[in-house]
Amino acid sequence: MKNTIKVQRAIHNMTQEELAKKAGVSRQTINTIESGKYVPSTVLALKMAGIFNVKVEEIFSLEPSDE
Amino acid sequence: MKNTIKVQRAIHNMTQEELAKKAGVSRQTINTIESGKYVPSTVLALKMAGIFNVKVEEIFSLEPSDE
DNA sequence: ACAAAAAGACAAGTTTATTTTACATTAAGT
DNA sequence: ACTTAATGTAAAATAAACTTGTCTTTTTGT
Repeated sequence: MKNTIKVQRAIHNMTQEELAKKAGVSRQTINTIESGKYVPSTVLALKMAGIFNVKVEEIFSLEPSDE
Repeated sequence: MKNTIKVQRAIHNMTQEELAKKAGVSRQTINTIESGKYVPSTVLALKMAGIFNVKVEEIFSLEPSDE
């Protein structure tokens, strides 16, 4: 899974910690998701999309290896 | 988390087993997600959205208890 | 260059998602 | 009423998400 969290954070001028607080998770969770180490739950994906005011698809997208 | 999987299946005239096969998971996984027992990963949510040709937000939505 | 803030990384532990197997219930067609 | 397909449910086992804590590295501002 690819993601555009870093870009979205830049657009909204937000640190990992700020995003983590808004999303209700730890900073490390944001960090590891952002670096592609694991895939978030749908709840967290929806929360992030809400925070950035975009659709989930604009943040997360499937890759060939996900199928 | 609420979901509209049952409705989407009805629209596309698809059984849980067919959806499961298309999404690459077990029927029970579809069943338990559909009945709200747990939340799928973002990969699975994106796959379902792709199968039904809608955005993730049209299938899954946050509830007060998710925040 | 220095200090502070932000980000990256890693390990151990807890919680939650997912699979498998198996059985019970419901719905639909004949 | 009978049969079959579809769905609901549940326990046990495994995999993956998430937390907490800590330490290192990079970035940014002065």
